[in-house]
Amino acid sequence: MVKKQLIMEKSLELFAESGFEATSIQQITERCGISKGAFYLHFKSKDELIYSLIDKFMSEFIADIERSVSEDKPKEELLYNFLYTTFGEFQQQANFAKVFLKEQVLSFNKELFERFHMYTTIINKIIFSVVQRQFKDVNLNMQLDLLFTINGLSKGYGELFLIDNYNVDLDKLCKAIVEKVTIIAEHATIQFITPDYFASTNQHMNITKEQIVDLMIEVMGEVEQDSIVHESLVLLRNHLIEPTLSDVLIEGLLKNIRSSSQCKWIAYLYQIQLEQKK
Amino acid sequence: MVKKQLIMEKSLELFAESGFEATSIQQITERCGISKGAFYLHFKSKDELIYSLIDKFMSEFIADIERSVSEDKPKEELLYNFLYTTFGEFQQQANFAKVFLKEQVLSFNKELFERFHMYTTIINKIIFSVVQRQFKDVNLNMQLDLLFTINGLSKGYGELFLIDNYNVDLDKLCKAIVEKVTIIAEHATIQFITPDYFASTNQHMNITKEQIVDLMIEVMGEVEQDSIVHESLVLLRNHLIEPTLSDVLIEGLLKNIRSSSQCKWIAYLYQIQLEQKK
DNA sequence: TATAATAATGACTAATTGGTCAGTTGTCAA
DNA sequence: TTGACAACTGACCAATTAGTCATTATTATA
Repeated sequence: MVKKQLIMEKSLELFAESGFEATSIQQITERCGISKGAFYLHFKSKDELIYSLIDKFMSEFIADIERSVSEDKPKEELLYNFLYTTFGEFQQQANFAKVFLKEQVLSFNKELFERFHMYTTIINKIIFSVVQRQFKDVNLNMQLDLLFTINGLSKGYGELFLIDNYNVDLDKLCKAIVEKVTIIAEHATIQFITPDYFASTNQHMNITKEQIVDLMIEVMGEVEQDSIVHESLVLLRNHLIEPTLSDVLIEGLLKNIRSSSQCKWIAYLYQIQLEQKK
Repeated sequence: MVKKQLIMEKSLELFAESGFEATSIQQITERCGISKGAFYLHFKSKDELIYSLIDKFMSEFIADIERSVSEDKPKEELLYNFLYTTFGEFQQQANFAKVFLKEQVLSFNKELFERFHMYTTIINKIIFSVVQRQFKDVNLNMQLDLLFTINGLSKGYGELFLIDNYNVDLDKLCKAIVEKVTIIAEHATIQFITPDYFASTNQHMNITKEQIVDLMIEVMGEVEQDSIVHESLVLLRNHLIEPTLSDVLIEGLLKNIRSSSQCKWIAYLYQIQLEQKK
């Protein structure tokens, strides 16, 4: 399994240097010092490699920021914590950050696009929960504007990290952004974003039950037999084909599989599917 | 010449759909209903096509925003004008905007990257001149932070334009951003950006005199003989090989060639070259 | 040491790429 | 009608791509 790690590391380097599409499997195997065949022992395709990379890094990243803004943290430090963790990760995983930034803006591969969409949706939800707690006196629509403001400022200042060797004082950067957001929360009056925006972002997911079942069967082959994750997948699959279980049971099963990074994606699609059914 | 137009339009469509690298010349010629050979009558290579597209759209775009924030405009409307023109163009040239956003973030092709770098530098200079005029009481370092704030908010809210069919009230959007920037200009105290950042952004240009001369000779072949642009190019080229003219004369000649969209890029490189010499 | 199982190889395929160029077509003026 | 010139064509080329698979090397077990 150590070779799989090697492939992921080296390919990430190459993707950061020249982009995903422009990097060939030849190049990856050469840099790893392995043969082409060995690559396909670990990944079914080039696409699967990038999905693995994204899932691995993003689920770690999300776990980190979730921890940094958890319920027990002081309310007035939430935004600072979020930013500090985000930029810290950004700095540490510079290669992944580059790939993410590049491919995320507009990913033309549909599956890739939807994966990115999921992760940004999750992150947006986290930011919004931060806003709701730290700026709870602000009204809903302005909270949505704060979400956009935070996203925007992060992107604007985030560019500094793309300059090699430019040393950023993380603490000061985060304080500068927190100050700006706080000032806007206190003084701004024009609310631009309305909740229907969020309704519109989730609509362009059009995935069939069959596609999800296929995905589940695929992952079931990779997951340890008789584990909680595996059994949960079986039950969820059966429920999708022939609904038998109550909402609360499904909720628990989804929590079960979300503990595996390979399944986060499935859990997300599954939930959307259920919501559409209603 | 009408066929060249056709190629540029259709290829832009395709680039917006699938990205520059993923679009083949086959696809372009098919959509245009022309042969492969015909393509190469108008463009020396695939790269030259994208350079043309970028130069065409960006020089028009920059001319537009320069007009919208010119000296004669009321100081308190400058930022609004800039945003309104920017987003308006964004909406109108949705295809180009998509390509620009996608390729701009991190362009792995060196020449492409430097071209984008030039245009974003020019735009940053325009934004900064807006800030200096509209927020002239703010101190220099905070003005730099305002530049980052404007860029960030534009990026954050700009995402709304990437959702198809999402109708944006341009006027309200611009007012919402102007209000936020104004509030920050009045209340913010933490200054993060320092002028040395801008010094560092211009350093990673490493272009030789010979490369610039080659570029100039190339463009001289495409430009009308005996025109002001052509003669200016000749004089500038001679000066680069064997300096004879005074700074002020060079300044004027550069202004001459900047009137041609094909030469903006050359003028930019030329100026950097001269600055490095000193 | 012999056997079975697993890991790894790299020549191979079929498809696609950007780019070329000998040849065809269309359009003028003479 | 002729001939000159430009516009245009598409078969062709060498290089590269993702992915396959018969073969070989390595390791573990008996």
